[in-house]
Amino acid sequence: MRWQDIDQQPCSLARSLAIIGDNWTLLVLRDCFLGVRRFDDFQQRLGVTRHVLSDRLRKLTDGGVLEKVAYQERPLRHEYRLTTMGRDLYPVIAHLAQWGDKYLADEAGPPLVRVHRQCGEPLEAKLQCGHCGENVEPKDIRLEENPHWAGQLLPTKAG
Amino acid sequence: MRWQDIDQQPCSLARSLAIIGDNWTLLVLRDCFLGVRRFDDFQQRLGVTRHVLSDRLRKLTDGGVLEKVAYQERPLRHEYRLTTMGRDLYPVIAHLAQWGDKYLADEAGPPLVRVHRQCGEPLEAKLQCGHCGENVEPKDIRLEENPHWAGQLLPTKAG
DNA sequence: ACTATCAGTTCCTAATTGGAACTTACTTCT
DNA sequence: AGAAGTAAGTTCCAATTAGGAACTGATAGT
Repeated sequence: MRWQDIDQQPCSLARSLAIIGDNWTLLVLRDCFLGVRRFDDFQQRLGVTRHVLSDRLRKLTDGGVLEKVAYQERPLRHEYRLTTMGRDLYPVIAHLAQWGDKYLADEAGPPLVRVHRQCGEPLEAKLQCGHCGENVEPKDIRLEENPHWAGQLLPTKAG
Repeated sequence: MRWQDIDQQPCSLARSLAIIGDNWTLLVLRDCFLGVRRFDDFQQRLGVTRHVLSDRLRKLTDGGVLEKVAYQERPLRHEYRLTTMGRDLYPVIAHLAQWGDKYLADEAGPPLVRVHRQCGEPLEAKLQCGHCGENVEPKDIRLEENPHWAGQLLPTKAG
């Protein structure tokens, strides 16, 4: 199977990755959350080649994560802004960054600290169940298959 | 800059993506959380070519996300298991899957429902501040730069 | 007229991927 | 004993993608 066809699977994770799972794309989104909006700014900060950046921005725009907004006429220039759909990816970015802070930082410590404005403390991101409010770990989750794809998604014990 | 060099940046997100940001790698981890452990099972479920799978499993193992455990001798066979470091990626997977459920599902609805055992309700993942317990959105976060990399990480207003 | 800005596109070479077959070390079936 | 099966890779080749640098086009500033 080719990587470009993974969006044809029913799995929501596979479909998400079809939009944001390419090399460089999550780094583009990191910069979006830092306020970067323009092509050349992304290019200089990331060091990615211009045609790869062009391709990734197009995929993000087509996927609904970013929108292209004109910021001037004559000459016409566009910038890229996060949509609501894009801003909803913040928990993914926050947890990935926190994971890197925990396991991959060097002696100087994490390069950025995310301070929660409301309480003034460094964000300690937790996965919380919106229904009962408890923190959630992998073992706390039981998977239920949508009958529409019964038996096609979960591994069998046999392998 | 080449993709293989992004782990040399101080950014924790870049370093995380150096381990898990490759195409296919997050789908390998999805299957790990579903209980898949063996090479051929990953290969059949993902449809990825065997040498790409081999490369990704090696990167995950070298990165400390998975560990190779012998499950039989004669002939010697190994399986891949999540480490504690790997299980700590669960919030990333859960939020990505939920995002796909919300924006990318088709008429039949999300293919899998993650039920929180403790409360019996479908997990509604939230990003929570571990300090004050409030839900967190992008606008609630203020970034503080580690002085060691002062001025090198955040974009300037000038561009 | 000359230079700069910005958002790309084009060109070429080098690296990576997709697909299929092959390898190694056993075990089980006939 | 010989043939087929299992598991975890490795090897080979053609096709796609990425990296690097230069180029384009519309316009503004000097």
